[in-house]
Amino acid sequence: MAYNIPVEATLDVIGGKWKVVIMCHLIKGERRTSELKKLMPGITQKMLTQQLRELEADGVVNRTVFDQVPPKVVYSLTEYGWSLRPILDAMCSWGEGHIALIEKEVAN
Amino acid sequence: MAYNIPVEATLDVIGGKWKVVIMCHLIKGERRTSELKKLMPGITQKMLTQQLRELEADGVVNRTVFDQVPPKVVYSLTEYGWSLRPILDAMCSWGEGHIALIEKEVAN
DNA sequence: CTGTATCCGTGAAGATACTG
DNA sequence: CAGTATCTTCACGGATACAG
Repeated sequence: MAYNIPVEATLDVIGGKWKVVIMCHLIKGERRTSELKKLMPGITQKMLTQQLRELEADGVVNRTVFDQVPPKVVYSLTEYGWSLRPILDAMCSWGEGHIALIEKEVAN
Repeated sequence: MAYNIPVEATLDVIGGKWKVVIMCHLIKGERRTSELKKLMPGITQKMLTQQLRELEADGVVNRTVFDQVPPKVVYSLTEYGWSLRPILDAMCSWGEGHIALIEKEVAN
């Protein structure tokens, strides 16, 4: 694939609808599938799995399966995934500021 | 709207399919509609206008109309839009590194 | 040159049920 | 608990034509 501008490559990796949200949660530490679901009430099982698979394929997320019953699967950022941290941090903090701004406007 | 995590607010603003690309181009300076189209061969007139309108509505992009014939419209980042720069810069440079990595893999 | 309006196909994403 | 498999829906986004 030829990109017209490098940033498109970034969007290929974290441009999915839920990918940034998932990554932001994983920054705080590894999470089980069920934990991620609770953290993202809006996502369906299908989408969660799908987005995680794609992140895995791009080498930014790790999937660890514990061979036990009931099953336990844990997701975490790979070392390469950690290189996205500056982006994720920036997006998180900008979002906080933006929300504060919106609520201020609503108050008026 | 209630966000489950602040970063969702950020995605509301720059989560559109072309928004980050547009913003990255505007970082380098104001651009006319036709210039943006050339910079983004894959985008349609409709999508370009739509995404620009939404960015405008969110206060991150400015639209300046010159009253002349033929029409001339110039887009630029607003002051608030500039606050997104850390995110955009990080995404751009990460993309560059990611592309380099991919091409290296292909070479093997 | 810039923008709007319309039509329409595709595919993303939801709901549901089922497996191990 | 975690994941897969269908089926369906609907909105995103493309193509096209037209207007100022």
